[in-house]
Parts: sequence; structure tokens; C-alpha cells
Amino acid sequence: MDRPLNATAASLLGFLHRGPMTGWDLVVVAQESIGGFWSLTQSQVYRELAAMERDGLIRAEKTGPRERKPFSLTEAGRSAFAEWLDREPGPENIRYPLLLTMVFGEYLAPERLAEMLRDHQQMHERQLASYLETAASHELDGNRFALATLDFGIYYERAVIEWFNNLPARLTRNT
Amino acid sequence: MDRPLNATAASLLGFLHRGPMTGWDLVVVAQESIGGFWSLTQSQVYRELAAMERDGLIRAEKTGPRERKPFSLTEAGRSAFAEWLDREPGPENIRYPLLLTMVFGEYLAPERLAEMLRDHQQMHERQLASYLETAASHELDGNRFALATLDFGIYYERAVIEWFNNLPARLTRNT
DNA sequence: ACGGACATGTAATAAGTTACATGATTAT
DNA sequence: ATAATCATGTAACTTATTACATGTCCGT
Repeated sequence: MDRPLNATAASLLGFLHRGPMTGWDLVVVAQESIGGFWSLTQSQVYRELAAMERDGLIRAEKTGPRERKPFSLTEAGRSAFAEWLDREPGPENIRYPLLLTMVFGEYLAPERLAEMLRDHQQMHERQLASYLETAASHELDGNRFALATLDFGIYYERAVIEWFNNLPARLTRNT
Repeated sequence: MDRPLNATAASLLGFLHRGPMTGWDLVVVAQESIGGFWSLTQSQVYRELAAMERDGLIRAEKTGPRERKPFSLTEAGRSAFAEWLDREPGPENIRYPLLLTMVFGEYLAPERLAEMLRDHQQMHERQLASYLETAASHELDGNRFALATLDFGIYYERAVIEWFNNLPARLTRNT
């Protein structure tokens, strides 16, 4: 007990500030609001919820229809969250397999690499479009913080796309 | 055996194309060349090396001074790598705790958030400077692929810094 | 009636982190 | 001589991924 809260668990506590939610709800909400820079899976959510219930940070409300089991914040949970939130957030980390592939590009058929680049560029363009749509929808207007993180995604995708566009010049060179 | 190769292990095989290296060497080389978008730890390296030796993908050369135990690629290793390299690289994933903190910014003292933002912006500025220095040093000129990934880092850091610079306008708004 | 979304959870495994133990060699 | 760096590795643990099992309720 009183293990330090990990970021994934903490984010669940954060969402529970909005009111009681089930694991399912949390997966959906998290996917939507932090999915762009913090991945989590269903399994993780249920596991963290179970652990946090054991630790008294959340409490199960009475089970609803379809075995819905909503959890609500306890005072302990609220303060554990506040403590976590105030801590120095760690450095970001990026893991991009495509770049790994590219570092070893000399061992790969150029057309194959080109194909991968095309695919990934397309994915990023779609992601950017989706972010822009969200931004235009005004559904986040109530929360300037959420909007700011969305903005991060937009800046990121734009930069990546620009990088893709300038790549051929970089890669076609002699050497 | 014949478990699918993971990206971390595969990258070690990639580096071994340059010639036999020890775990230590690999940690250093990997840190330098892919550290920006693929983190790995010493433990992981030694574990993957042990597993790959078991699987016959690499072979230990004779131990040198200081218990140095260099590994070299086997034919099996070479072809496992080629196979891995040709595969569809998965989507990138970013995990940025600062953004998590920001999403819940409404529960945090504004000055504390501002402080975190200042710190992180500084970290990104330093990172950018370091990338630019590497780019200016011409030490990567022999490898246009490595240069391209370095470029990714530069585009990324620039975008993030720009985002930081535009943040106050975003966050100071009413609401 | 039935397909699809809702909902919870477990099992098995892989990957990643942190800390430590041990010792050799080099440079000062 | 002693501190720093080189070098290998283990132990203990936490986090993350993938796949599966089970069942409910809603809409058509």
C-alpha cells in the first residue's frame, strides 16, 4: 500500500474527478482525451482499478445494469492524485519503429523503404486531419488545457509531415 | 526458438553489421544513434544478447581483455534481421507525462504548471541545440539515413518549442 | 432472433526499469 | 593508491500487450 502512483493510474483518478465511471467508460474517455500521447489498454485499466480499490483510492458504487461497476474517488484518491499532479513530470519518450527501420536503410530495398514512408506519411496526414476536425468541432472548447494538448498533436503532425516532404531530397543524395 | 524478433533485439543485429561488438559497445552505439526515438537499457541489451545467442542469431567471439565478450552476426542472424527490416514498421508511440499533467491543469496551481512548462521548454531547447551540433559536426555525413533520423529530431524539437511559445496565448484565455 | 456494442475480467507473456554485485584496467 | 570508466551480468519488479472467456442488453 501507498506505493507511488504511476501515471496511468493517476490519469484514471484524474478522469474520476468528473464523476463515477466504470472501467469501460475510462478506457473510452482516456482513449479520446489522452490517447494521442499516452496509450493504455483495457487490461491495464482493470488492473489499475483493482489495485487502486485495494489501496482505498477509489470505491465501487453499486453495480448497475450489465454488471456496470462504477468507481468513485475517495478522499485518499483525491489527495494521491493531487500529490502526483504536483510532481515533476518525467521526460517524454518517443518510440518510432519507422525511424529504426530507416537508420538501417542501407540494408533495405529503396522501393520498400519508399513504400513504408508513403504509408506512414499518409497515416500522419490522416491523424492531422482528425485532430483538426476535433479542434474545429468546438467539443473541447470548455477545456483550454485539453485544447492545448490537442494543439501539441497538431504541431507534431505538421512537423512530421514537413519532415516527410523534405525527405526525398535528403535521401536521394549521392553517398 | 524462432520467436519473432522484437525491434530492440533487431536493432542490435543491425549494429552488429558493422562488426563484432560487446554489450557495452552496443549500449553506447544505440544510445547515440537511436536514443532519440528508441530507448533501451543495459539490462535489456544483455538479456536480448543472451536470448539471441541461444537462438543462434549471434555468436560470441573469444573473450578479450576486461572480460570483453564481442558478438558477431551469424548467417541466421543476418537473415532474421533482413526479414525484420522488411516488415511493416508499427505506428509510433509517444508518451509525454507533461501533457498528462496539462490535461488535468485545472486541478493544478497555475504557477506550478508554468514552472513545469518552463523547465520542459528548456529541456527541448537544449535537445535541439545538441541535435544541431551533431548535424553541424559532419560526423554523420557518411550515413544519409542516420542524418535523416537526426533531421526528424530537429523538426520535432522545433515544433515542440514553437508549441511552447504559443502556449501562454492558449492558456491565458478566459474559460 | 440475432448481431453488435457494452462490460468485466483473467491468463500468459513480453518488455522495460531500477538497483545492485562484481571485478578489471586506465589515468592521475 | 585511488577514482573513474569499462564491462558483464543478475534480481526483483512494474508495465504493457495480446488473446481469450463470459455474459448482458439494445436495436432492428
